[in-house]
Parts: sequence; structure tokens; C-alpha cells
Amino acid sequence: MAVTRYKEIAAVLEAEIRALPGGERVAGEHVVAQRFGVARSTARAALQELMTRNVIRRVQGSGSFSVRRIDYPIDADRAPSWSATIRAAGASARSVVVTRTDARPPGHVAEALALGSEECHRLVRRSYVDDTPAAWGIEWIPHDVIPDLDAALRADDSLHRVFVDLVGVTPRRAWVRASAEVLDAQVAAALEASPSGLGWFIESLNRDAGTARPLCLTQRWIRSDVIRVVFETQLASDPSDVTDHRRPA
Amino acid sequence: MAVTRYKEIAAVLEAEIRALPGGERVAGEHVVAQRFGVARSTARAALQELMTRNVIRRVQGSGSFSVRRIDYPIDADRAPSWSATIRAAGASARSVVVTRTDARPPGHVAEALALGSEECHRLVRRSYVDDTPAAWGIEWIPHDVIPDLDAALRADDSLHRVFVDLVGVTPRRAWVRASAEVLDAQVAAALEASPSGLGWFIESLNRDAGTARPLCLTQRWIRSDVIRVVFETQLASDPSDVTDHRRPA
DNA sequence: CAGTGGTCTAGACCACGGG
DNA sequence: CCGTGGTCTAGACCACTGG
Repeated sequence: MAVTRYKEIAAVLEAEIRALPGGERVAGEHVVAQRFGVARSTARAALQELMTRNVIRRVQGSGSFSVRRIDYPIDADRAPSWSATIRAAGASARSVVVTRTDARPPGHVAEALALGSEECHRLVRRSYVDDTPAAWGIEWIPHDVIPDLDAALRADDSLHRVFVDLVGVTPRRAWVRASAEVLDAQVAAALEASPSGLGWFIESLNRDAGTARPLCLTQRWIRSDVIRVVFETQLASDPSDVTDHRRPA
Repeated sequence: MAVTRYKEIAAVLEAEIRALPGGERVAGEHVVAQRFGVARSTARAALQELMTRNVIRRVQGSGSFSVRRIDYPIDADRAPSWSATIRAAGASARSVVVTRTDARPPGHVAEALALGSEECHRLVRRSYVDDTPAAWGIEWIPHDVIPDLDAALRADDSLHRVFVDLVGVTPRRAWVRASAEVLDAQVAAALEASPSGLGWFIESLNRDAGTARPLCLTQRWIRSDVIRVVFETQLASDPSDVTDHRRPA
């Protein structure tokens, strides 16, 4: 139980920073070194510690900033909407289209969407929380679900709202597969995250609640320093929830 | 896109270490520094990088060792058994009882187990993968499910086997709540993990598959450098089968 | 341009683990 | 005891960001 200087410093700073709102500028390495009378590398160790604990975010050339992490709950009953989920947590959300092309999806994606060998929309989007890039990934959408996707997204940047308002369907999560991963270099760059930062990889299929028609398959990486993903999953039948759609065969 | 020395070194070492089986001793800081002709702190940065990427594990006073991460899938169909899941991944598994007491569970636990104000078993266990502590947590078990838990666990260290063989029930996951967290100091110590290491917190309820009787509520922390938890809220591998028992009302 | 964080050196002392 | 990793110093140069 060795008490080390940099952890003492980290503890002091953490208490101070936790009281701050998110996005606030905090003391940098040189300032911390001076204030506590240590070498810069020691001050740096303290700030790195706070970064791994998701207390601050550091941007080269710019500074260190306090972080407010967002809870992102995933369960079957919640609407599969990035913007609605983020806004429910009290932050601002937006998504931008990076590319929109037509492509043949990978085998298991085509299968999930009940496609044959035909192409479908391949939509690459980046999503933000309070103007921080937090998610990046691909949405695979069959052509017959939304013929003119470009026009639809000009009307509303929320894919969920496009489904509800323009297509007239109610997306619901059919299945989700998720794991925590070390982000590879390409994804980390797309998310403006530190290389070998941690994140979530989430793959999920949305179907229409009424007809069970496959609407959209999402493959998405999420920065775990910005988003705290929480799974709340009913897996088997629960007497308090013995409904027609959840009972095992 | 700055190429840095310690990342070059990390890349070289990673390629070498990935070819090794798990638990193998690898070159330490001083050796790496000599081999690549850099200061020890640079060699250290390379090894730290490999640690955050879950390529190696470092133990003070002992050395650096290659790591083989285990996949731990969670889904409705799989038996909720630590030992069975770990062994299915090709590693050795065991669990030891840390303490066994009677206690009143927290409110939401009592509710999930359909208990009133009575006490139940509070079982603290630590579980190992290849003799590395990988999981630690509490199992809450009603007295009427297993009256003499001590005796039962002397017969078999797998709680799942106790349920199946001695109690004659079939545990199945009813719900799961999971999130990736920074381990707090106490849990990190119990797992012999580095403080502020990363891990999973998983809370899950098991019911008997036949009667839906609540059997056990588990609150468990898992080291993410040893275990790669994968969530599959999946109904069936074949999408056409999904509609059978999972179609919403 | 000044200030930030990122990398790196060449030393030092310490805590810990195992033989 | 020796070798390991953990911490720490007091410098240095660099890349990047912002005004």
C-alpha cells in the first residue's frame, strides 16, 4: 500500500475536477508540476491517471478538460435512437453523414437483413455528444426500406426519426452483440480518440415492431471515455414479464 | 502521424509475443532498453502500451508475461456457469469461497429473489482462469433453495453443478445488467489487478428454467485484461428463426 | 507566436517477489 | 540476495493547437 506522490496529486485533482461541469479547462502539466513542486513527468503521471479514470480528456496542443460521461442504456424496450438516448441523459446529440454509398454487405449482415445478393445502402456516420466525437460506424439499410436515403437524411439527421416520420415504421432492437475492445488505429482516428483507447463495438439489428421487417443493421464503435454503455437485458422469461414476445420456445 | 520509438518497439514486441502461448515470461524493461538502445523509460512506455492493449501482464517484483485473453459470452441459451464457460474457451477454471455468511441483501436484490425481509446466503467467491484471479463477487442465494450451502460447496466448487446435481434445477439467466468500469481500489486488490485497471461489473439473476423460481443473484467484477466479455442478446443465429419466438406483440 | 501535451534521456531510489 | 517493475528527477526537443 505504497503512497505515491502522483497518486496523491491525482486524488487532490480528481476531487476538484469532479465538482466541475464537463468540458471545462483544467490545469496542465506544467502548472500542476509547479503547484505541487514535482518534476513535470510526475505531474504528467497524475494527469494520465485521471485520463485512464475518465476524469479528464487531454488534447495535444490544446489542453486538458474535464469530462462528463454519458450513460447509454441498451435494452429491448428502449427506442434504438442515438439522439434520443443521449438527450435523455441531458447532453446534446447530433450525427453527421461521412459517406453514403451502395454496397453489398458482408454475409452475416445480408442474412440478418434478409437480403439476397443485392446491394443496400451503406451509411457511414459519426455521432457527437456535446460536440465530442463519440461514435462512428456503418448502417446497412435495404433499398426498399428507404429508397432515397440522401433526401431523407437532409430532412432529419436522426435515422430513427426518419424511420418513424418518413417511413412510418417503429424500429425495435431485435438483437444486440456488444463487446469492449481496444480501438484499432483506423477507428481511433475516426473518433479522434487516443490510439489503443478503449471502446465498445456494438452490432445490432433493428426490425419494425409491427411487421418484424428488418430495417437496419448497425455496426458501431463507441468511445468508452465519453459513453458508459449499460446493458439491461432480459434474456429468459421473467414471471413479471411473461409476455408473448419474450417466452423461450 | 508521428512515428515514435516506443510505438515501433511495442509493435515489434507485440508481433513476437502474440506468437507465444499465455503465461510465458517475456523480456523486461532493462532487457528491452538494451536491445533497442533506448532509455529505460522509453522501453517502459513500450511495455505499458502492450499492457493497455492486453498483450502482456506485468507483476512487480516478478516480471512481464504474455497474456491470452478468454472470450466469455453471455446469452440466454448458454448455461450460466463460470467453469463451463471458461473451459469451453480452452482454459482451466476454478472458484474458491472467500466467505459465506447470512445477510439481508440490498433492496433490489431481495426484490429480484422474491424475498421479504429475511436473510439469505451471502457467498463471496473468487474465480480463476489458468490460476490468474479473474473474477470476484457476491452470490445471493435464498435459504430455501440450498439449505446447507457449505456442505454443497464441499462437494463441488461449481455453483452451477450444485444447482443441477444436488438441487435438481436448471439455472437460466433471467436478466443481466453489465457495464465496463474502472475497478475501485478494493475490488482491484481482491482481483490482484492494477489499481484503476479496467473491468466489468455484471449483475445477473438466474431462475430455474422449468419453474422460473429465482435461484441466485450474482454481483460480479471481472478483469477485462483476462476476460473479454461478449454480450449476445441473440434469439437465434438464423434471422428467419428470430421471428418465431421473438416477434413483438 | 506562445503554450499545450507527446516523447525521450540518463540517471536515481524504492517496493516487491522469488530463489 | 538479486532482479523485477514502480516511482521520480531535471532537463531536452518535438508536434500540435490556438490566437
